[in-house]
Amino acid sequence: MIENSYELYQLLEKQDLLQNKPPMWWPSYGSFEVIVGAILTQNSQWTRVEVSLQNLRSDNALDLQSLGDIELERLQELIKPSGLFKSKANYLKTLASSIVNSFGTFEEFCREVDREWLLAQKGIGPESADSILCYACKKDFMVVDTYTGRLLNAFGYEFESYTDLQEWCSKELILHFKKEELPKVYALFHGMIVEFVKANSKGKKVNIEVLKQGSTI
DNA sequence: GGCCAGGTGTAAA
DNA sequence: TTTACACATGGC
Repeated sequence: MIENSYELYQLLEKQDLLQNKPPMWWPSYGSFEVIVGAILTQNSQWTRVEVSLQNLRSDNALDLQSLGDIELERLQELIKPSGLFKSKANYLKTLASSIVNSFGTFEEFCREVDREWLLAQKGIGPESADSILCYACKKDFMVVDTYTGRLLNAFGYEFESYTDLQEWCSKELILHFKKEELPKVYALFHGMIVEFVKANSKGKKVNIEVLKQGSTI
């Protein structure tokens, strides 16, 4: 059906899935807000995250320094709309302080941080780490998620782990794009996958008929 | 009313 | 080292 991730990328491109989205799909690409969004969106809907982000913005708490200094109870209140708010408040506050302590500024964080450092932080697993590296730091890390797994399941693929799925997604793209193009390519690829699955699913079942029609096979 | 959402940490088996 | 469960709000 599809042989590799490059084919999938090309099929998705034809669907024009990102027409009304921000340039790199994730809102506020390249900013500190992406880090906050990456935590808040865990097992939660993005529409709910937007409410929390707006609350934080109204309270002038949506920046590295403020988030490190904010009172925990107030932070919990502000992010309540996204659910799991007690855990996420802890994660966010601790993470903000750690970034200040280890890197000083968000800009320095983006230059110096690596995946291992992120994974060592509470509340950051592989997907959040890659989201931050990809969409906040603009680095060449491919983000995969449950949507990605579901889409490929619909094509008959099964993956053992996050890492396996991620490798399948990035492997072929590396061969077709220049190194300096990859941050953008990964960012758009993940975004297109999410938007496609959202638009073509009933429950957990993904309908890939539209993509098959676009295929030359 | 039950299932699901742009996951992760922790504690049993 | 796997598996099961908690976290929690709100949309559909």
